[in-house]
Amino acid sequence: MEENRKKIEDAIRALDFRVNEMARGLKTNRTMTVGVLIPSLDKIFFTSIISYIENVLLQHKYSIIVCNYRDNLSLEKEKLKFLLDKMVDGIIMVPMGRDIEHIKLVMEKNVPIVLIDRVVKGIDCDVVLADNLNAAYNAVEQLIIRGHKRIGIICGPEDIYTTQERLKGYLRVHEDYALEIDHSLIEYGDYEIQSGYHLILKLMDMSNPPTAVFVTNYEMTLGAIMAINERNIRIPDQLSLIGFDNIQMAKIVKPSLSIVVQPIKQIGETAANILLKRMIGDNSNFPFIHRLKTEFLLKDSIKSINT
Amino acid sequence: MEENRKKIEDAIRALDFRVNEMARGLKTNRTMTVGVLIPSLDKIFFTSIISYIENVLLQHKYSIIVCNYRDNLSLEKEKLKFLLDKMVDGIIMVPMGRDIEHIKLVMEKNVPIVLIDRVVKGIDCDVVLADNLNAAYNAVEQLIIRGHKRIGIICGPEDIYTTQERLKGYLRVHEDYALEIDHSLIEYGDYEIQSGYHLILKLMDMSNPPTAVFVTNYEMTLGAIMAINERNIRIPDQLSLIGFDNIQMAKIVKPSLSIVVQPIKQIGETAANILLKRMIGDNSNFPFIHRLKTEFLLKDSIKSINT
DNA sequence: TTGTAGGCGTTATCAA
DNA sequence: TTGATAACGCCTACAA
Repeated sequence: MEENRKKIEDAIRALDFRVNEMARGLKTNRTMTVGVLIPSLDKIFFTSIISYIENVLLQHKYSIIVCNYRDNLSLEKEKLKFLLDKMVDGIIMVPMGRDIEHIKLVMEKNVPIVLIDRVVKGIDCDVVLADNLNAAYNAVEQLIIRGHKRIGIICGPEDIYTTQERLKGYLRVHEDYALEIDHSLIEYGDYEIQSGYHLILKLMDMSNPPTAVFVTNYEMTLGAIMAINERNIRIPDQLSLIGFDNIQMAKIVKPSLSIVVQPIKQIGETAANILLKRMIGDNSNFPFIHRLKTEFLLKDSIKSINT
Repeated sequence: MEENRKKIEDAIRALDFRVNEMARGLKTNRTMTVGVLIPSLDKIFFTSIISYIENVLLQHKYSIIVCNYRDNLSLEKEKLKFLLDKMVDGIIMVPMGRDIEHIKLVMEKNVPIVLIDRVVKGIDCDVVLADNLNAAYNAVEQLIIRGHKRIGIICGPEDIYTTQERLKGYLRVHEDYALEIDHSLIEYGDYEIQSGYHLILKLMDMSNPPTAVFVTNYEMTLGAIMAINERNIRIPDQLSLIGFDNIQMAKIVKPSLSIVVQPIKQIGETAANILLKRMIGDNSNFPFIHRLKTEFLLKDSIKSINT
């Protein structure tokens, strides 16, 4: 008996037999495929998340179809439709946030979907993101505690959820400490290197420049550091700086950079696990917003001001 | 007649009818899916290429399954096998290069495969890559022409194809100009930020440091610049520098950085187009190595030395 | 030209 | 428990 089973298994291996996923799918209506849709394939924050998603889903025999929409709303719609055409069993996406009809369509078709990084109003849907508001709150609070009163912030695009949340944190902590807000210290960029470069200089060129600046994503932090080095702006004597997202970079820069670290691994894995759960029909706690805690790394780029 | 046709088409649209890819695939033995396998999802060079691959293939109704192997040989094999299990119609991959058995297996199964960025010995296979050798040759030549004699190079890992090619270019141009090679000027890193940071400092800390350094990928260039800025090494007075790959960065840095630019868009699109060709059974010119020309951007980071 | 039946490889159902 | 059979949706070949 046992011997036979072994023989059969050997034969299966020898013949390199494997199930035909398509025939199976035709019968079961499952493709064992998950669509992943992100704004851009050259933002390391998104692609890193994908690597963790891939890691989890692969273990469950799911493959991921990756699409990006180049920060373009109509492309976002198009690619989402493409994924539906491909009959993916589920979708993980970072929505642009401007429109929701295409996302609603997915939900109407009962294709499980998990949103990442951004909450979208008007949709009841699982979401996984970092607690951007408190991340910003805590970061800026560290500056306030050390006596800073004129704190600049370099935000992302005004209509993106993460921008709004991070700015809210900035505003709220000012309110809680009864600090007046100078709106000329609030700059909106586009989450690209250039923005960080130009906006930090714009802030420093003010007649009354900030004593500290909080930069709210990785690419802009990179740009800001480049500008700071070129101008020989001394960190932290002349300017205290808080960056975002990349631990490696924070370690390399001197003085070491204080940064907000998003739980990238956890975001990816959580999103994948929720989706797996939904795909097997477990709809407990739906919809659930996983607001994951960020970490703040306090390093040498912040100076205490004597008041 | 015409009216009927229109009515039918309207009905199709209204009912939101679409072909079942799985049923079709079961019959045609095609999944309309392409596997893309890269070393790492957090190297922007690879992910950018993917975005162009995606762009081309999507237009032909192909979706891409993205996998990464985290610079790990056994993971590379595992994921390649996974893609075969998924019955992808074709594969585009950046091979590690240490082993070829798994790639041979793909070819034996007659699944079209296109390699990117790295040539692998012992395999007859379409390859798309940048002309790394001449890229390095031309870059270093610009330094030599301007009187530099002690030129450092920061390479990638010793066993990676691109490392070897770029180093060959460095060595060959030295030979052609009858310049002696000081092997202490040749450093091997790992294509990560830290390498660039540490190795540029190691070079500059030599008793007889180079007057120019060529850094051979984006991440290491980033690290090198950070180190240079921290140390206040003056570019180009104290050191001439040539970086790699990222035009944005080159523009932002002051003085503007001379760089080697790989034709990322072309690499991705070419690979996708060759694969499309192979997948429809067109095996003309097989195997073909597309060695695409790089561009050299001459900027302010290079100084002429009077001799 | 138009229409219809059979089969792709799997799973699910039902009968033995 | 086991084994035969229909059905999934599309494509293709062949018949009308």
